[in-house]
Amino acid sequence: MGRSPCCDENGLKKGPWTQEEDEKLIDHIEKHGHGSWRALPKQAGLNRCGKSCRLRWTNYLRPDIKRGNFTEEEEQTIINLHSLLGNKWSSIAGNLPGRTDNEIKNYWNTHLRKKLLQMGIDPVTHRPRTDHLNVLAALPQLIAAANFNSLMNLNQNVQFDATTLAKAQLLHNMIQVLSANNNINPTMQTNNNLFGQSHYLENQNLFGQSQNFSNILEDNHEDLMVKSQIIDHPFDSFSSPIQNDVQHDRNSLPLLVPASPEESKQTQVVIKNKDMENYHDTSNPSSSNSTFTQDHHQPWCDIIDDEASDSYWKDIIEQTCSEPWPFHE
DNA sequence: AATGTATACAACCGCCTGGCC
DNA sequence: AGGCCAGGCGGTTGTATACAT
Repeated sequence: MGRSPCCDENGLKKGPWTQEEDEKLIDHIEKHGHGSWRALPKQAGLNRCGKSCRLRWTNYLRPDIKRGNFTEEEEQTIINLHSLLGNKWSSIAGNLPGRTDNEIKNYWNTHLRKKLLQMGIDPVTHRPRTDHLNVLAALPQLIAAANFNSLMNLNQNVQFDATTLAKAQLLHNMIQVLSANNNINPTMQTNNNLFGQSHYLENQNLFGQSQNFSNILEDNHEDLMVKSQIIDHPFDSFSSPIQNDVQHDRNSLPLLVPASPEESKQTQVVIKNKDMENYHDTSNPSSSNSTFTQDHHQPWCDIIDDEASDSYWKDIIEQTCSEPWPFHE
């Protein structure tokens, strides 16, 4: 169709808004509503295009906009939803009242993306980064980030040391990378599809908080239907959602969660989402509309101790395992 | 103190979609 | 059916500020 840009008229102001312009825009919208955005600038006495006015209003001036730093809970929500939806900023914003898609997008690009990279997690796939050097090099930053996070964390629900979590996450990542490289882990193959990312869906939390995102998604997305029976139990942070349809063979990655049966509550998630179709691994027919279950959790620290023959790895593992584990009582 | 560089985020650009005629 | 328009969306850019040298 070839429509022309709305802002190509000569003489219209661009760039940062002045306080006077803001006041004019707010005053006009409070009195008359925005009506037609194209007609608004003239009516409000603004030398701007309608689109610029709309963006200024929706991203900055709207009275219900929440200003200030993102909370850790908001961060976690963004990370979880991004793992499910990708760069669907408006959909993500729909789950964060008072936050705009633009703000979330900026925050992702400037903060969260780097945070994930530092932790050895690919911010696009939300899987561990696949080059070993990066994973190993991430250790100092990872621990530093975790310590920082510990300092910043005011959430009283956090029951254990964030450094321990960071170490556990790193080790988990490394093992996954090794397993993937050996190309003998069916779980990793499955992880290439949507559901490999949905470990966030089931309480995946980099910072040790728990959250049921299935409910959020179900409640807030018209195009997203997530039926979940997830029972909220904290610190399933490292569990993979795709474990139990696949026999737990010795090459699959054990779970970083408690082994006690009473804590291993069945999880069943059915996802049908047009946004998610992009994530489906077309080579996997089951991924287009899938049900997966989880009812088996196994602490992997013990198993690793038996299987790690290399002394270097054993040292790391032993050091990590000597720390209190993030297993709640 | 001056300059260079990195970071954060507001704002813009261009494309897409859906509604209306 | 096709053109036009308004609004939405995601990617990118521009600019102010912070920090390093």
